[in-house]
Amino acid sequence: MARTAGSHSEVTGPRVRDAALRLYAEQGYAAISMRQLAAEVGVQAGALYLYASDKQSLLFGLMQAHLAAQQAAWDGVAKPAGAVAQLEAFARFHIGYQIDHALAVQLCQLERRSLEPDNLAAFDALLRRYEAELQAILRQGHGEKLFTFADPQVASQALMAMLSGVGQYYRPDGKLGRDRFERIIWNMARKAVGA
Amino acid sequence: MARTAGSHSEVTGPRVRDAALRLYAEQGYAAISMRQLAAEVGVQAGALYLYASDKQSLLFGLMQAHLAAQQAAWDGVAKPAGAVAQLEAFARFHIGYQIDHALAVQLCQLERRSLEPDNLAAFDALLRRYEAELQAILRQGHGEKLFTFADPQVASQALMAMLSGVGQYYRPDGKLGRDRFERIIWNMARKAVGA
DNA sequence: TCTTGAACTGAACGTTCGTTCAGATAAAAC
DNA sequence: GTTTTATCTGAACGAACGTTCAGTTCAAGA
Repeated sequence: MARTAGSHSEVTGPRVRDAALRLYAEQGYAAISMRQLAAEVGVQAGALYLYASDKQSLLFGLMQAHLAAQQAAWDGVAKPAGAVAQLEAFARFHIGYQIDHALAVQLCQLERRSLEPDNLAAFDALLRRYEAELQAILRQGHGEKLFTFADPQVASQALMAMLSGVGQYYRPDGKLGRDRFERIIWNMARKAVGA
Repeated sequence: MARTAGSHSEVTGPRVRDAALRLYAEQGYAAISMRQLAAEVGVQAGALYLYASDKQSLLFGLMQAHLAAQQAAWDGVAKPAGAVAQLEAFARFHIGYQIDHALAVQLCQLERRSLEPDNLAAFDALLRRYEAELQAILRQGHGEKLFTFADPQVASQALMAMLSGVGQYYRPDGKLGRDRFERIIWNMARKAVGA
């Protein structure tokens, strides 16, 4: 038999991407076969090729879409005046985004090495652009003597590591509410750079 | 032909582990086949089974050995008096260890999900024990009002994320010397917890 | 010099991999 | 009611997978 009643491309396509995001993030791109992915969607392996030209482009599509969406979301945030306020805006945005898109974040953190050269270059370009947002804020505040760190480059990377790690341990059902958690992390970030 | 002149188990064994550490860390456990690993060592795939019972135990051996060695190294560090001094000792030790064992660190960060259930439980037990060292220092300092964070658990995880990220961007050949780099990160960590 | 045994090869085992495609099916169009 | 077409099946392709093992080689002990 073929084509179950009510099945459509508009339904199956997102289901393929959702399942791929979850399985790749949780078990790893190389560890998940096209047949496993198809079974998760409830379809045969061959049907996946109606929605992706091959396995690699399925991965790259997910990773690129996440970084692009994150960048667009940040672009849409109103930027306050002053480096400290901008840092707070970025930190709170970033923390929230890591929590709300934990699977995609994990995918991008763990599967960078699974990208083929051309895709890796495109991915890194997006990543550098986003990280440059934090760097610019830190450099501005550093120039205005609002921050106390010695090296903006290192400070930016260290701060990004702290802010990006939240998705690995924050649990929405934990004792800490989301606002309170966000505030705690932001306070640590603020103090780390001497603001 | 078989057994090249001068070849020995004592030489090949470490070479297998070294190659596995590098390939698994750089390209991923699931992405590296036993034949690729064997080729890197300069041996046929079957010979690997003289040094590991199977692929999974080769991975687990590397990850467990790293965490055990890290714990042993920390246990060997003289502990100064006072929570702040202890935090500095831990931070400096941890930063240095991440830099000196960047490949093994990366392996443990990226391949946790590749461990089978029993191995994962053993790995997590070692990891929790090590992370408890930082937590204990933070809790002590928190009790003595030496630190200013609100939640020791969150502070510990956020700090660990910052300290563990260094191996991903620190380059020994960069403009920053190692001591200077270590000091910059330690200063950020210190200020982050309000010490 | 001969024997022994550790170290390794090379081929094979059954399974699974990513990918392709002719054919089947059901919803949509007429 | 018939035709069309998007959607999916099921089988197949060659290649690669982890693992095993009988046989080959060479250093060391007798």
